[in-house]
Amino acid sequence: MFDKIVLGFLMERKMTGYAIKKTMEKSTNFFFNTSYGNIYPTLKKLEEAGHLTSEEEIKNGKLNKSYSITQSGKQVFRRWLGENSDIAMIRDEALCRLFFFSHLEKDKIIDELHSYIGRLETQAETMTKLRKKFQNYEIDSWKMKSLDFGIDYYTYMRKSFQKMLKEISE
Amino acid sequence: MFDKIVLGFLMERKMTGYAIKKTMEKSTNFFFNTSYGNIYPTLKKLEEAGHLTSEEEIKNGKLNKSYSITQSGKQVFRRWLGENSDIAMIRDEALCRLFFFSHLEKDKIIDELHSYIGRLETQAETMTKLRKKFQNYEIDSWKMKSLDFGIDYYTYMRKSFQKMLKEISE
DNA sequence: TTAACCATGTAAAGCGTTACATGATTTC
DNA sequence: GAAATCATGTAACGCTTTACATGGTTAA
Repeated sequence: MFDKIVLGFLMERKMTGYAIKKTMEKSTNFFFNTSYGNIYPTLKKLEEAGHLTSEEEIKNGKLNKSYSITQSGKQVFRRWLGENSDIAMIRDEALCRLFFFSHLEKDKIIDELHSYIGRLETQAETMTKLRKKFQNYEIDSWKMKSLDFGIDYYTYMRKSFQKMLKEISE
Repeated sequence: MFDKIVLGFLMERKMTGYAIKKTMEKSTNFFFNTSYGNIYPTLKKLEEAGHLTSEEEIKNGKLNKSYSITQSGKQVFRRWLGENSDIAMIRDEALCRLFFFSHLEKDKIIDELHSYIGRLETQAETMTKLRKKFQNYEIDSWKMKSLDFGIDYYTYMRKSFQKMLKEISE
């Protein structure tokens, strides 16, 4: 799936591997992110498959290798975009722990729920700030909807865990 | 993390690899599941590390290899249980697609949202049925809470996507 | 009798992260 | 002059799935 996301970013403009990584950190980080050790080999493979072309340029004394998407790349991306998505497993470590909380002392459960709620709050706040920044740029409505989804999602998660904390504190 | 979940199941009673897999399918499937190709080697490693002991028995002509958790295994599990959980990335394929929906035709977007909403509904229904079954057994309250969390989660997701569908249909 | 289920395991392959390696420029 | 950032890449490792391999029992 990661290769499709790379293609997705390149649908808009040509980019370097570094730029893709940095853009991800500032936009898809809450639902998707990856390492350089994944990005560069993926770009190489996509180029070998004919879905990308690259051009090298020296900018400020540094090598800049920009990738552009080809017609076949666009086709592959659009086909993927129209496919049905599988229901995702939640795969949340906090939820895994929760399942086994009968083996943990009550005060430790309360501590853990507290700190997790705090981090969920921070996450929603960080994303709200990001949203404000994005409003100044012309950002497409689906990207904005994704971000809003993320903010609502973490807010919902926070409320769910707060409800549980309240239940057991009583 | 998977090894901790195996230990978690064995905290309650001794089990075979097969039983762990089947129990997962019926309880943690919505947030965690795995393959036999992961379970059996994990059990082997945990035994080698001294966190489990095994006993073999022939039952109905079939080999049954049951694993029991040791004191060191319990210690490892409890330490993990008390650790802080990282905020999970959403990593939902549907959300990844949504982010790039500006590249998809409106009617195809509507189709995809429709089918995804349907599958989210089915998921919540399946889990609600599971919950009813569980009520007949003495299931501990945290396992029940996890299941309830899952039902609410998929209901929330369905509503979020329905809201989006409504917004663009107008 | 045959399909489904019980039951255990290995090997190969895929996917992704972390660590390593390098070196220039820019900012403090 | 040091630290941060820009920029590209490889190699080793780890985790997990899929496919393969085997063989008994139970229910339709």
